[in-house]
Amino acid sequence: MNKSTFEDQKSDSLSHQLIKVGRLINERGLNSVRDVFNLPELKQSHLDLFPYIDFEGTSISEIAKRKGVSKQSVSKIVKEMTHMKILFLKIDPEDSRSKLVFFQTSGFYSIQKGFEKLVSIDHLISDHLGRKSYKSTLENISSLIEVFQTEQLK
Amino acid sequence: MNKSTFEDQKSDSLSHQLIKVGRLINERGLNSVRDVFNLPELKQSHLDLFPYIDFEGTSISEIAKRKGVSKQSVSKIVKEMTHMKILFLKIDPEDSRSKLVFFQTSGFYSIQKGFEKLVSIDHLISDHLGRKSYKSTLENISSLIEVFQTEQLK
DNA sequence: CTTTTATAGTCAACTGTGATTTACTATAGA
DNA sequence: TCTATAGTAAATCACAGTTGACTATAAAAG
Repeated sequence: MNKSTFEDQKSDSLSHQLIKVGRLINERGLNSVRDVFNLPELKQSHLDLFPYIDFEGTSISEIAKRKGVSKQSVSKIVKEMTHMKILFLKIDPEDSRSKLVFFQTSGFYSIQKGFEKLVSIDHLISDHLGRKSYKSTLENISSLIEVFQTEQLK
Repeated sequence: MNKSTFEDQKSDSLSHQLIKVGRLINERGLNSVRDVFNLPELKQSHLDLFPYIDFEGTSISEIAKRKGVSKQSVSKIVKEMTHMKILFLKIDPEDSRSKLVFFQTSGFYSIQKGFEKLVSIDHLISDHLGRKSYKSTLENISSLIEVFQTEQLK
């Protein structure tokens, strides 16, 4: 197998290209947020927590359970993020053992501003592909996510 | 902002969905290769080296330069991969200081067999989306990769 | 009620790992 | 010969994770 065959095979593979584009977007997003908010300490591990935190507040144990790691590990990262003013904590009024984790929804570091940045990557994509292709690609990718999350065995 | 708005915003974001699908496919691919080749020691760091190794052979220094890490770090991971029979080394006939890294292109652990596995994920995707959507999505994603790799600033 | 058991969170010690830095050998090339 | 480069080895670092020990509160059992 020569080089061009190898390269052809790679760029013909949608799975390969999806892994690649996902990483590129992730990298861009991380750099963009670090840049805009002037938070050079922001790490991947911080961003990785986002999907597990609800807007109505989520306890540390619940985040740990969802993410599949120990609560000690989550506790540490949440602490760092509160210092960065990305999150804040509030004792659960229904259970004083539990601390609810919230996004900082106002102020300079607000998640809303983060969203505006993420949305700007979407704008870039939309400008490049056109509105119609953006929509159809989004539909296709979303249905793939469902497949991969549902299917258990190869 | 309530939960449903937040969730809507996330699944409307193609960038977000692309990050997600990329990770799911990557995870599936890693598990699949570990499983098929009976290589439970295979780590992400091993797979991460693949894109930097040419079929004509690539020196350790060159891999390090391409990946943006030290040659010591690459040296260690390459060593592990030669023990797993995924790669093999050969002194560069044109420079006896340099060792060229090659994929093991024959035998049980050959890269070709790995490709067959990756291709099977593509088949799954293609079966799900249909041939036409597969092709248009591949084109869109490939053009996005070009944009992200070309553009320097946000 | 009071005791027992379970759960939420934190702290500290440790682990695995991908990386760096420093130091070294060996070969290439000016 | 002098300098640059390829590779390796060992020490160390950063960091995300674990386990174990602890406090505090909740909730169930008696």
